[in-house]
Amino acid sequence: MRDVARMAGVSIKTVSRVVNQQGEIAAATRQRVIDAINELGYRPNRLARAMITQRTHTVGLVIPDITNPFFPEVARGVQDVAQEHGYNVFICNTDGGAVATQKALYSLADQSADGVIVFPAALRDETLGEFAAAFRPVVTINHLFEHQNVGCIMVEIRRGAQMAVEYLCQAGHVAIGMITTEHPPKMKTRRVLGYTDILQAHGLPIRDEWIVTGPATLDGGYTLTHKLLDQFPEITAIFTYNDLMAVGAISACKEMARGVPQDCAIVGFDDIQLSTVTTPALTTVRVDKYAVGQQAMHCVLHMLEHPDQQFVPTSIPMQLVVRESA
Amino acid sequence: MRDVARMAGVSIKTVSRVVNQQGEIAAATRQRVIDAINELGYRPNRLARAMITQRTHTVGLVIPDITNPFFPEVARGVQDVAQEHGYNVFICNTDGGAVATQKALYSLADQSADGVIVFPAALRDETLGEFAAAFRPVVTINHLFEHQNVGCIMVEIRRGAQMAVEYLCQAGHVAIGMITTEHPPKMKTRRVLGYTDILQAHGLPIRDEWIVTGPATLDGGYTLTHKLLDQFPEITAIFTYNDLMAVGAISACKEMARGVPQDCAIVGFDDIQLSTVTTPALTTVRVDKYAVGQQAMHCVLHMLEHPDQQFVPTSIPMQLVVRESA
DNA sequence: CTGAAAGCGCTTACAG
DNA sequence: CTGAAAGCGCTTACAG
Repeated sequence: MRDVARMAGVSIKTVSRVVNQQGEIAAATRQRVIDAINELGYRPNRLARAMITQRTHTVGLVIPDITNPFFPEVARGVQDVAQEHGYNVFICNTDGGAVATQKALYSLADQSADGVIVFPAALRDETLGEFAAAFRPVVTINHLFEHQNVGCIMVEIRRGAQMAVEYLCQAGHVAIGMITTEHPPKMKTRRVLGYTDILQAHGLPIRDEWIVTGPATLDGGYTLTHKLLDQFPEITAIFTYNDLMAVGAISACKEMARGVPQDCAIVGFDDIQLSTVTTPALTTVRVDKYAVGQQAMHCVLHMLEHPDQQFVPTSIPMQLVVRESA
Repeated sequence: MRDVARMAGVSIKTVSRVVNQQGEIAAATRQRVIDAINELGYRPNRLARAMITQRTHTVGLVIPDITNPFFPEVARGVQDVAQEHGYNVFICNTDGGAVATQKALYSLADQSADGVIVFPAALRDETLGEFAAAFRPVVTINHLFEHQNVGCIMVEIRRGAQMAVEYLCQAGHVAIGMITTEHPPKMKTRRVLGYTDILQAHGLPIRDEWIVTGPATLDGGYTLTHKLLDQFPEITAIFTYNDLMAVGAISACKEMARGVPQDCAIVGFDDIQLSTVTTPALTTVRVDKYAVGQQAMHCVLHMLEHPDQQFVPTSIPMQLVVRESA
């Protein structure tokens, strides 16, 4: 910058002014500066600028695992709107661990990220609150958290689960099992809530033994389906936590010579690409993952512009996608 | 930091020394400083530090599309080793465009990233060279580029293609088609080279009409397979550019009532998760994507530590995974 | 329309 | 073992 100023025969301040396009500048002066900039290949140092403006044009995205097909799409959503606004985005994987999440959050704050988007997963509310007290904005996805410094993007999970199970009921199923992830004892997740909502609405009994839990993976779905159907062969339909588990369930059914959907209907959750290529193709509840990412980034931007304003939680609607497995 | 110094009754310099664990410090003094740090919740500002040390502990990863199942795994590879070494990583999507790639590169340099990992895709060598002249280190994946400032991680694509086609030949196929992406006329990609290598080795004719090109997607594979088999029904095996295309090819064959693998064998490339859940499951060439990412990040780290050293290209070996489609 | 000075929050020689 | 000064590359009031 000094070199540019010298070459153009002006002060550093003037260079700064043309770079930032602020204030009035004599056309001739500006041209001289621009020429010097081009000749020297000068590019402003964003770090130095950031130190003054307190804006790094950087946001962090904290997710369990980019390798899980759910997350790349939301990542793309945030990246696309970030890029539109001149932001770069850090991505951190936590594998769902509470301490890894916490570390990632503070590491992002140390890097002076302007904002942070996080799937809080196992993170305790207390920890999240501590962080939010020192950092703003943070936006959580799928986790309601009331705080001046946090915005929330909510996927209507309970509604989605209701749609899935309702569809199964409409098709005449009365013995519907559920395969889901482990969760704290006694706590019902939104998916389980949606499931019981509908059973109740139809006057169907809720049998806790029909709800089995394990890792939300292909293998998890496979193993749990075996377990569930071995024990309760009367079950004719299964609603799963996500598509990965649903695809595992399809494999298990094939192996057990249970036709899908005739002998056992299966409905997944998320609508990832995988679900279109299985045989039968998966009936599932679509989450607009890309929109989730976009909204989250918009939320960050909004909170950055309005430091004093409370952000009202945004809801992302769900949609049932009927294919072949149910 | 000033507050910490004041509270501990020492100079700023002393605080800096305990934070960076450098130099000898009286135990009592150190303790006082540490207490002050904890009490105040002081965290060093990495930006300010970066401005001096010229190290942001930040790297950029420039890929076509995080939504393509190939890339999350390599991203995870670089992120994991990055994190181990205290680095955060920016991810930029380019959709394979040359100008988007160039923009991403310079944006990363503007952010003062310490290094950059890039799939150069459509980027012209000249552009890459210009960038590398002003920035170091850059490491390219799958693109050999001789330059003091660039390291290369090479996947043995030609070798992988040879393995795939050799397997098909061994199985007795003599009419083997190929579905691949568009590429500059007259230029043979490494996959096509591997394909022709083996045909030649077996004394089989090379028929350019049997090599069809289009987008490397599910749909692309589907459409091209229709086209290829409609025109040349004598073809009994197809080697595809990637697994996405291979899965599309399977769909097309099903629709055309061609049994896979009996009537038409199919071999893919990459070994993404998708390929395990199709019916039939895909035979493919495995690329260790995670290792690619790890190596790339190691390369960055190495080049950062040895500014004067030329990095020798690293090769990632391939492996044929035989499942059901061939 | 343009310039000189102070300062963002640190680290790096250099003294003592 | 510890301190005072300069400076990383910019921007922000404040003058003129």
